[in-house]
Formats: sequence, structure tokens, C-alpha cells
Amino acid sequence: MRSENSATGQENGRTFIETARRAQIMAAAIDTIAELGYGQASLARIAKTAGTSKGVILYHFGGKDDLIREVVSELSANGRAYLVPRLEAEPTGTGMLRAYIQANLAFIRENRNHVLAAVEIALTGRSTDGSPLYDMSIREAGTAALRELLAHFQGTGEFRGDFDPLVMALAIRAALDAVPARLARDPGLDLDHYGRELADLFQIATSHAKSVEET
Amino acid sequence: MRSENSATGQENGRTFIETARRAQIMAAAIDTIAELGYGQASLARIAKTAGTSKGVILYHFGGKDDLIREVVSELSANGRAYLVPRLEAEPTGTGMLRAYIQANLAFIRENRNHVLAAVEIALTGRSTDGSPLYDMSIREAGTAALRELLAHFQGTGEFRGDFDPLVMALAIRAALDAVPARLARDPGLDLDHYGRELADLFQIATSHAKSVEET
Amino acid sequence: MRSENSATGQENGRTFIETARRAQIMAAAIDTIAELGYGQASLARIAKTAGTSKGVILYHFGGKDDLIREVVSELSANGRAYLVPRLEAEPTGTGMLRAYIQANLAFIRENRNHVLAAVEIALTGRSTDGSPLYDMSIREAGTAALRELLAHFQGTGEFRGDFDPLVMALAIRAALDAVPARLARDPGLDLDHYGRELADLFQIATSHAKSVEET
Amino acid sequence: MRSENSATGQENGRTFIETARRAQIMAAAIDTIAELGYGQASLARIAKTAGTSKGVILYHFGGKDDLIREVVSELSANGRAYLVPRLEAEPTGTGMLRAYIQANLAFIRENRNHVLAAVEIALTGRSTDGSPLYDMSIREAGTAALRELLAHFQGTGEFRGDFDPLVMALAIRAALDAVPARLARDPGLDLDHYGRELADLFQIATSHAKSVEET
DNA sequence: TATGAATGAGGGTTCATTCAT
DNA sequence: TATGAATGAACCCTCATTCAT
Repeated sequence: MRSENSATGQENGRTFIETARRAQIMAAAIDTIAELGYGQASLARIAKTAGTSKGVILYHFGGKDDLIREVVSELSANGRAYLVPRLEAEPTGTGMLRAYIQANLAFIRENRNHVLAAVEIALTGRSTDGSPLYDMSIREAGTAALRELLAHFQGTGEFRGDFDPLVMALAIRAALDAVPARLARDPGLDLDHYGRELADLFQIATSHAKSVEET
Repeated sequence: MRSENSATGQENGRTFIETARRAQIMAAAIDTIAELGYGQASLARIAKTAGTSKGVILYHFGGKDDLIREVVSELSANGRAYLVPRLEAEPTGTGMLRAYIQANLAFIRENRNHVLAAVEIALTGRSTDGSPLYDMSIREAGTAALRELLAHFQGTGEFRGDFDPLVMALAIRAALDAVPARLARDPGLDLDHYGRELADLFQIATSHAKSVEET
Repeated sequence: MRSENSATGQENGRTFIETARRAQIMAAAIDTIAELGYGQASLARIAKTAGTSKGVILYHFGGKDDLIREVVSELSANGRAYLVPRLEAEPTGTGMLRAYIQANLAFIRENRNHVLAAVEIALTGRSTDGSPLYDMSIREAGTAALRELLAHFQGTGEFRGDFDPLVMALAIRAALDAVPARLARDPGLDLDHYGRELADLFQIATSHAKSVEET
Repeated sequence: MRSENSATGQENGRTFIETARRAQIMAAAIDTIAELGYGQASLARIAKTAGTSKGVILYHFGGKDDLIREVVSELSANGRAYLVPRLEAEPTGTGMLRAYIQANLAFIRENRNHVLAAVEIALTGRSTDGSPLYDMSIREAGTAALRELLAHFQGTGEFRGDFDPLVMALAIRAALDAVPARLARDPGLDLDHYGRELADLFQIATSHAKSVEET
């Protein structure tokens, strides 16, 4: 069975060269935003980082907003692809929770600039009309999924039943979301230690057991 | 004995009218930033919200940066004034921790837009030269102080000794700092419930006792 | 015979205090312009130097332009008052020429800032509509008077008859007018030496005698 | 072998159209400054003269300062290119001096507005930070070079040895520098006559000979 | 596909001036 | 007389975007 687009080898109607250009531009956008912040990341600067001109960017992406949205959605897809299999491999609630926290931190470490850029965008990126550029539903979905997991293991009895799984999910996500900014300020932050401590913290907070060792 | 400045009734060298205008402008800035984000909060927009012109703002404040800094420092002063006595009233670690969390949330509820604006500024406000407008040391100081409190009660034996007080402090602050943004998206958020849950969560995470009731 | 205005002791309808204020403001304007240049000498800066507010200046002078014009015309009056008697004391052309050059330089030395300010104004001061603030006729009159003097001593036969007295006058004035700017850049300039050399130069250029000593 | 940039016909990395636009804008700037003075020559006015918009100017030049500097440096290059060969053609001091004066005046006549603009800039152009836009060393260098020439012919014995060559150079330059302003006020000024008179004046002042005819 | 050129709105800021007190 | 307050125009500049090539 042949590809729909055997000439280009792409299936989304994009040429090789186009795909490459887009990737190159997105990478430039990510690095620029991560380094200078969203506010200073003008098209001109991104173009300079990419080694091209503003025109090229606007040609490949409809406008700045589209480029930004693409950056975000790519990261969110990558993140999900990274996270999901690692969670599905864990049968127990405690294991899942530790995996969730540590996979998140691992992903952050491996995608520093991209995550940093996404955080910048999430926090400050707005369209000209003031509407957020970052689709908050992405984050909401993530939090909701985590809440479901927590609630599930409350149902199985592995987790305490007397905490609100939504609040717990929010607290966990908050602790994780705070990392990129802190990492930006303090590049020497020990993510392993941070992850272990965080995992212990929330394990104790969710489990019946008194201490981590008891589990 | 009368005030030295009975004519104006002010003692900081400001006229009544000046003080009023400054307050009015700062309020407009806070509301504008809270609503549209820092990036969209141009002097023109703030002036429009305040019902004046850019010129007036620049007359009363040296420049945009000054206005922003004033907003931040006022909030930080108010926040400290609110928080400190409520903490000092608590002798036990557990009490202090609950007070810390709930006082923070109460302050957020009572100063919604102001806190929201400050968060926006902290996260995205940069001067023309790229330097942050928000004195990060304010937040660092807050986190450090919380860390000290936690460490103190680890020393007394009331708290578990086997958690890193810095990571714990960061997690607590992260959970609290996430509130304003969430509140903005979901104005119906039940802060009391959130506060109680959060307090329980971190009480369990820090104490020897297994459940909240046991304490 | 009593003064017309015995109450104030002034004859131009100005109060003591008003006269004092005007002098104070003009002094501030002169110093500010001399130090920072006309372009940087805003009303606010002048007011700050004077220790008052912009309003006061505008109250005492109709507007900025009026203040500037006053500064210029005061200097020109002072200059004339300084120069004329020193010229009238000289019977010979050569003596007059030396006196002219050296009196000019002496006046510049004794009124550095004022002269500097006037030069700044003459060169760069323009009204909003682009028209010069400096009444060029003042300078023209000075040059014309010098030309007359030169022509007069051509008539008496003391000076060579074969130079254009206007061009000579222009050259002399140019050499003198260049001094303030140079003085500003190089405060250590030896005005005595400069004056002597200049006097020699133009003495030779105007006289029949070949060298200065021959006269 | 063809030019590397045969497509544009330019070798400095500029397009035809860019070169043309730059020239057009610089011409507009020159005319505007010459007419209204530096202070009134805002980008808007220059753009209006050029028949474009501020944006275009800022697109082709990095900013106003760049434009101004370009105008100055172009003139200074042109001036030197005009002057130097005319001086080198003269073996004698007297010839050189006359050539210097008359070439300067000829250049002024042929580049009226440009010279006028440069003088305006030199006298009043300052950057936002207060630093002069005009590199004074250009003028200093010119004066110093003239001084060297004068001193040289003092050494050969052609010129009187008892004048200070620096003061003489300053006087010559002052007489020349005064021309553009005067020309602006009196467009009918006879530059040939002025040049001849000036040359005579300084020839007499520098030479041993008593009169011009004797040389 | 890609680029250089141009555009126009909006950014913060300075400034002389007006006005009420 | 004097001041603080306010005004509004003008300033230089940045930016995302459009357009012709």
C-alpha cells in the first residue's frame, strides 16, 4: 500500500523541505523564547536565530500566533507520548504516582528549552485581542486525567479515600509546573533529588501507610 | 500636637489629590493586568481603565516600570502584614502550617485582582532592558522563610525529620501560587474547601501522625 | 524727584521680588544651557536648577521662548556695555583692533556660561515653527559696526585700503565666535595667548606695516 | 570575470532599490536639517520631505542616529576626497593656503545643503544619551592637519616663523566654518570674492611679503 | 519558495503649556 | 505669586503583517 503522497514522502501534504523548514523555525522559536522570554521573542529575533527572514516564518506559518500554537501543541503531543506508556506500565497506584512525577521531571530535563518555552507561552502568550495563545484545555485535560488516576486507586482502596482527588492532582501538577521556572533560575537544581522528595511527599499524602518504607 | 503636614493631611510629602490619583491609577493597572495580562496592559489601556490619559500616569509615576513596581511592592507589603501576625499566633508546627495555607488563600480571596496582577508581573514583567520587574528575591525570601519554619519544627520533633524542608516549602508555595490563575479561569472555585484539603495534605505529609484526626 | 514707582523701587513696573526671581531663573537657564546644551535644557531642568517649578518660569516669562530671548538680549546689552567704552578709549586703528579682540576675549572669560549659552541659543535655538530664537540682527549689527570701524581707518590711511572691510570684519568675528565652543571643549585654553596671536594676525592683515614690531 | 553581485549590481550587499532609497532619505534629511535646523528635523518631517513614512526610514537605517551619522560621514568623506588632491597639487605654502581656502569654499558652494546640515549636526546633534552625534575628532583632525601644513612651511622659511600655527589654523577654519550659516541667511553671498579676500588676508598674515602682489 | 520592502498601529516617554487653586 | 495637576502633541522606535517580485 502506497503512501498517499509518494512524491514528497509526506502524508500531510507537506514537502520534505517544508517540513524541515518548519522544524527549523520551531526550534528557533523554542530556543529564543526559552532564552529571552516570550515578550522579547519577536519574529525578527526568531528569524535571526533561525538564520532566515521574517517572511519565511509567515510563509510557513500563517502568523506568529500559529507558530506559537504549533510549538505548544507539539510539546504537548511529545509529552503525552512520553508519559502514557510509562504510566501504563505501572499496575499499582503508588508505582503510578512515582512514575508520573519522575517521568514528568525526566521529560522536563530532556526537553528543557521546549518546556521552558511552553511555560513562557502558557503564562504570557496572548493574542492581540488579549485571548490566551495557550490552549488551557491541554493542561486541564492533564490535570483531569491525573485526577482520574488518583480517584481510581481510591476506588481500589490502595489510596486513602478521604482526600479530594482534584485538589491532590492540582497540588501535584503545581509542584511539577513550578520546576521549569526554577530550573531556569538555578540550572544546577538536582532534579533527581527533587523528584524523589516529591514522590515521597505525595506517596505519604495519598497512601494509608505511615512512611515510605512501610509500603 | 498636630501633624507637620496638616494642610495635606499626608506625611509622605504627597497631596491628598496625588495620593488619590495614585491609588486610582494603581487600581486601574491592577484590574487591567488581571484581566488582560501584563503584555496587553499598555499605558494607554490602563489610562483608559482609569479614565485618564497616559500623560497623567507618567506625571504621577516616573514611568511604567515605576508604576508596576509600586503595584508589586504594595501587594508584597500587604501580604506580609496579613500573614505574619497570623503565623506568630500559632505555637505548634501543625497549627502554623494550616494557618500559613489558609491565610494565604484568604489573602488571595480578599485581593484577587491584585494578587493576579502581581503573579502576571512576576512571571512576565520585564523592563525594556530585559531585566525582571519583579524582585524575585521577594518570592525567594518567602520560600526561604517557610523552609525555616518547616525545619524548625523538624528540629522540635513535631515534624518528620526525613523530608527536605526546601522541597516541601516549594511544593506548598507551588500549590498556593497556582491558585490565582485557576481562580481567574474558574471564579467559582471553593477556596475554603481547597484550603482545607491542602492543609490536610501537607499536614499528613509533614507530621508523624497518619491521619488528620489523630493530631 | 521721586521714582515713578517708589513703592517697589523699580521703574519698569516690576517688584523687587519679581526682578530677583527673573534674575534667578535666567541664571539657572544660562547655567543649564551652558552645561547641557540647548537641546537638553528643558523647562523642567531649568526649574530644577533654579530650585523652583516650571510654573514659576512660565509665570514670570510668557513662555520658554521669551525666557531664551531675554537671556540673549541681556547678554548682548552687557556685551555692548563692556565693549563700547573700551573701544572709544582707543584713538588709533591698531589700538582699536587690539582692544576689540582682547575685550571680546576678556568678556568671554568673565561671562563664560552666559556667552556659552548665547552661542548655543544662536546656533540651535528655534521656535516650534522653526524660526530662529536668536535675533541675528544683533550679530549683524555687531559685524556691521566692526566693518565701519575698519572702513573708517582705511579712510584715514592707517589701514591698508585694499581689503574688503566686510570680509575682514567677518573673519575677525568668526575667530572670536569660535572661542566659546572651543573653550567648552578645552577649559584650559590660554585666552591671553590666543588673544595676542589673534591681535597680531589681524594687525598684520590690516596694517601697512610688515610686522607687529614696526607699528 | 563578473562582479560577485551581478544581480544587484552592488558590491556592498545593498540592493539597487535600497541604495536608491537610502540616497533619497539622506537627501531629504539633508534638506530638512538645512532648512529647519537639526532640532526641528524629526523623522516625521524628514519622511514627509522624502515622500515616505517614518517606518521606511527606520527600516533602511537602524534609527535616527544612524541616519544622521551616515549623512555626516558621507559629507566628511566627500569633503576629504575633494580637498586632498587639490592640496597635493600645490608645491608652495602660499599656493597651498589659497587652494585650501578656495577649495573649501568651492566645496561649500557645490554642497550647500549638505554642508549646512553637517554644521547643524556638528553644533547641535546629540544622541538621546547626550553624547554628540558628530565625531568632533573629524573637525579636530582637519584643524590639526591644517596646522601641520602651516608649521611645515614655517619650517621651510616660506611662512613667517613668529605666529602660532594652531591659532592661525583656528582662525582660518573659523572664517571658513562661518560661511555656511552666512550663506543660509544671505544666499546671494559672492563666494568668489569672499574666497579671494580671505586668501589675501591669510596670505599676508602668514607670509613675509608685505602685500599680495609682491609674492 | 523565499526575500526585501513597505506599512501602520501601537509602544513608552518628553515636553511646553494651561488651569484651578 | 506660586504650585501641583493635567493635557495633548510630538518624539523615536518596535512589531506583526502585507505585498511585489
